[in-house]
Amino acid sequence: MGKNLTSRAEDYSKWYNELVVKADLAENSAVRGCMVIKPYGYAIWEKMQTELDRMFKETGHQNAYFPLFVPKSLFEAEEKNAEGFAKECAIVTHYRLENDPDKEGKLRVDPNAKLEEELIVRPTSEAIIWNTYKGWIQSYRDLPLLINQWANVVRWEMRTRLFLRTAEFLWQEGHTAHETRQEALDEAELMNNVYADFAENFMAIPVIKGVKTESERFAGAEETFCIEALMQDGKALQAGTSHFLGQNFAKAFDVKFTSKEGKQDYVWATSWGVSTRLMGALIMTHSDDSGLVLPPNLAPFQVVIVPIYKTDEQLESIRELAKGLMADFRNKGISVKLDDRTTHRPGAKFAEHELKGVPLRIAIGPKDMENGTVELARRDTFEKISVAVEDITGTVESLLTEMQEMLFNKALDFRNAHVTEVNDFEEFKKVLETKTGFISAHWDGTAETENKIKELTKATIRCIPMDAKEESGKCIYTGNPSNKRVLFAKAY
RNA sequence: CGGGGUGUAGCGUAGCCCGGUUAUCGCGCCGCGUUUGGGACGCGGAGGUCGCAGGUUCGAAUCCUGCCACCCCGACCA
Repeated sequence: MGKNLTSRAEDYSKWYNELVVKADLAENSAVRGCMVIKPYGYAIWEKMQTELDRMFKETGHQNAYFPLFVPKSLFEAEEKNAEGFAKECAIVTHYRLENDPDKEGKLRVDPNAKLEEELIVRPTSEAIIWNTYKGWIQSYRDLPLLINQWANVVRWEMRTRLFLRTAEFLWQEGHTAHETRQEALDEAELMNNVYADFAENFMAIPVIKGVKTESERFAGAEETFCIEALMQDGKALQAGTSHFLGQNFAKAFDVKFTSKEGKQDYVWATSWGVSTRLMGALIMTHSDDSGLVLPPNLAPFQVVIVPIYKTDEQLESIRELAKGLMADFRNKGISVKLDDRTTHRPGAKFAEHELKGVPLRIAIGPKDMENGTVELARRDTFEKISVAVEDITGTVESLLTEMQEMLFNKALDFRNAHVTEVNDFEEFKKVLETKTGFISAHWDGTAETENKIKELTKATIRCIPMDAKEESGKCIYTGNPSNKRVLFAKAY
């Protein structure tokens, strides 16, 4: 295990890849830019899915599923969206292989099996979904239509990064249709708030809610809401987006409804998504030199029990005690695992569970059996305490709650300490290089200035915060007037 | 796709410049024994198309050519 993970946090390859592989979360697959999510990593994703799904349903959404393939003619219907994704599409052109007459035992694409129309492997599903919605919506009585899909999508990026930008990734994408502009706008903002709530309260990742500038906006959207998080190396990560699509897709796919007044109008749309990238955010927000640190809400198991013993009899009696404790934990809704492998020594188990980020470890040895205690160790602070057996369930229950909060507060303190207000460009560059993090600065509102700053510093406008206060100032670069600060950062 | 780098056992590596026994070491793996309150130790053992294909040579992990894969930087992006 490599030492000083966080001190090398600026080095993505050595820190992130190593940690992920050793903690058994994921690995690169044989397919270029794709990722194999291993069981322990997938268990974390399942936790996230379960909670998000609950939140979506609480806000009135239903799940559905749409095809992986998008016929090219549908894909190109909404021009801006198509243009935005055109450069990163995987395309199906044939449907059959045949034996290669020139190479024994090899196959080749059957040239006679060319598709009439190419199929795009969805990079996002607006096109195929809106083409379907056309048949579902006739009247205002059919609205709003609030649907979410759990799916994989493919984006053939030139450069990939495990978790953060894989060629194929898992996500959810919500696609909704509404009667009015305002209702759709409200929906887009609502779902961005749901994401922020999820990130902060479930994943313990503090985020800044905002809207994207025009040049950072989703292709085909009129407004993009987003949540932006700050990683330990001082780089920003877009953790989720929610788009107000106006009537662009309704017009492109001719989705009209008859209003109460009997008038025909195009519906108003939103789409919103978060992906397995959130697992990257999780890792890079909380991990330390010993490996992952999982907020209790996300841990596949929150408590691991490690017996320490010399004889088989000792092991057996510890197992008996552990079984009782486990039943108590489960009654309280605490997930627990007994690591009674006889093939590994306790120290090795301690290290392994720290690497995997298990929030709490209970060690039970002969001394404990004598004294009626157990040793309780927490992953975030490494603090160890001796707890009486009869108190352990209550102690664990309150510690899990406390750790969830502490992890969030620690990340929040770090984030807040890395938001810097800057008023001149020299200082802007200096803060970017030395202190890193978000920079709150005035901007004249033009794409030209935004691009120029990006060219000069590699920093982009991450968002215009929702809570940005009115304040007259001068653009950091041009000196032109500005009425609010925006957030700049170098980003993943 | 441009620039740079790396490919040797499951993982990490030495050897390559300067060609020459049976390809080095550590971790991991298997067996036996002793161990077990922070990553155990001893002894024994298994595991290799040296990325792939050509070439030079008596002889290639090592030299040459081509290709492939991966990593980093850039453009692109959730």
